[in-house]
Amino acid sequence: MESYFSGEFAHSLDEKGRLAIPAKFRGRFKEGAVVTRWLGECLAMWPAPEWTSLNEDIAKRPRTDPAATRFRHFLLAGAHEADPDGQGRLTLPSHLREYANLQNAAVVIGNSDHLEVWEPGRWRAELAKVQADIAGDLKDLGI
Amino acid sequence: MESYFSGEFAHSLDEKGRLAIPAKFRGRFKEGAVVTRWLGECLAMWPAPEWTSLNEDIAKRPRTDPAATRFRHFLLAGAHEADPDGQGRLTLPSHLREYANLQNAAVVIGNSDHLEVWEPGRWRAELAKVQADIAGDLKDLGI
DNA sequence: GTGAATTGTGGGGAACGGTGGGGAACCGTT
DNA sequence: AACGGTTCCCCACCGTTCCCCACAATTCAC
Repeated sequence: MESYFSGEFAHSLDEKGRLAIPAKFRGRFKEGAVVTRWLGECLAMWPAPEWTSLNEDIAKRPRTDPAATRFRHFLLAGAHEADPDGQGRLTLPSHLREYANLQNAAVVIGNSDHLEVWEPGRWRAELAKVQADIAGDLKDLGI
Repeated sequence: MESYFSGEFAHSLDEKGRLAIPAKFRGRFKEGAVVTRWLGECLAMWPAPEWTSLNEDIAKRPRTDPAATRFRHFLLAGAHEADPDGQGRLTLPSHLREYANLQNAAVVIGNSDHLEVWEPGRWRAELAKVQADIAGDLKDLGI
């Protein structure tokens, strides 16, 4: 099994709001999946254990720390925890579908430790933006 | 059972002022729930035991400590303790409904150790504000 | 090239959760 | 003591969600 996520997968959202996890990654979501809002108006999806460790740092912060509050309102309040069904699908709640502007189709991409779910149009726009900057970025990254 | 609260739930307030606790969290309010004012003109809700421990810290402060006095006036004076009914609902007193501007609908969100209750319009506004700052926050938090 | 297994998609039925409402009990007032 | 109002508790309905089964298309193996 792979230790990181990569690749791009075009999936449909059926009328019940269900999204299929790419088959090659299903084994890593056996213990549950957590979907939430993410930067760029897309959704991010972690295997449950990794989501938990991501949260431990935040839970230690004071209740009223403004930055931690924003984090909790954006990520924690958006978080939806679910076990995939027998077909490796999970239902996206309506507030997340609205945030990411998802209708009937979605693009699932692998991004190191998590998957991202994009509305196809936004994904194309993101790719175009990235393409414009990539040459300079790679240089900065030393690649 | 989960050890922290997360997620977003759209619920209605009926004409009797009753609010349903999300089903997956009801087990944690068996011993009672405490609702009170909270930052951002929303309401916060703790399981009774955790509310008690929260108060013990404050009780240690000098009676005349100005910050502690403000805390007591804001949180303690607003606090309403109640047991959920058989359907997992509790009645919000009118002074809290007015503070949070709640009419017929509410958004309940999980925020680590407590739930928050928002008027839907205010919640959307809060989310929009948060979204503007979240990229910088995540960078600062090292995520 | 052919067959078998896997993957993506759709749909049906049952269980659960959210909501509304009715009735009994409790309170204060008359 | 009787009355009115409020609160609390329980029952019932309905919509949604979850879970399972089935089909179709693609991929993989032989």
